Amino acid sequence: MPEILEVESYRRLADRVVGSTVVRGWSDAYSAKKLTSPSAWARAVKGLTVTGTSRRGKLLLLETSGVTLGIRFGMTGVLLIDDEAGIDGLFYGPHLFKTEWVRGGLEFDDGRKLILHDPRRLGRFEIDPDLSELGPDALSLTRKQFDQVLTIKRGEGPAIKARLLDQSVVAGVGNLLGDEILFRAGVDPRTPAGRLSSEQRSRLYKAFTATMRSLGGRGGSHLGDHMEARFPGAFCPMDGATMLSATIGGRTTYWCSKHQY
DNA sequence: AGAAAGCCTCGGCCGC
DNA sequence: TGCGGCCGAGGCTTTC
Repeated sequence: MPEILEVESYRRLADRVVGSTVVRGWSDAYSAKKLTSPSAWARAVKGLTVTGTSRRGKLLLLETSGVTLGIRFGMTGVLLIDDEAGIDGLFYGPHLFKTEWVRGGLEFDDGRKLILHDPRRLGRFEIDPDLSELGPDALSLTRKQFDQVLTIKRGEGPAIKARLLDQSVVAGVGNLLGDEILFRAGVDPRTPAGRLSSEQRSRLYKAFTATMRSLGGRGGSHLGDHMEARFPGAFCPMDGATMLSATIGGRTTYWCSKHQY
């Protein structure tokens, strides 16, 4: 579920533990997969005081008196603090909380608890995550940075949808946001990134920033204009034309046969 | 039964 | 022909 907008809401929630000191941290083997062991997480976090929060794309960062802590949410991860969710409802997977889906967390000296709730186990804890592998953050992407996203070194480049999903090029766009941006821009997701006309590039950048703003305001990546048409045989909510679908960039993609070209 | 909103690895292909 | 980088496919994991 979490794309950049959801992780940003988790970050704001995590602001509540700024100033608190970790008395205990724990993690199961899956959530600690990027570390040497679950106990490495417990050892690393003990005694750290949280000094601030930040985020790069879908990666949440807790700045501390020592190492930087990173949390990834996979597809079904949710951040909870004292049992309060960062965003209302769990829209993908089970819409409920189960104790056995709590994969790890931090307990603080003031009694607060920060928890990773993740049914599908694709979320991860990290220590001093490597930010050099992530592109610029999608929420604050400038036009100049966006033009870099579309710059292809060789050949005509991958499909624009695949390019938008490439976290090393721009960090934060997930499958739903990618489809929404292309839907609003009226661009066929299969178009090679290097083939876009300058007019298409402008439309894409406008749609990119507008999508971030409006879906952020609505409350999540799953509230896009095209969402109601994300199923086989659907019709475009804008013009009534047939929606098409295919796997692009490894993800199921839906687009309008008429206004996206 | 199959697909799912993320990420990682592997192998093939392309261009130099 | 050889090499490295790029890109797509598939796996992970569990759930509905």
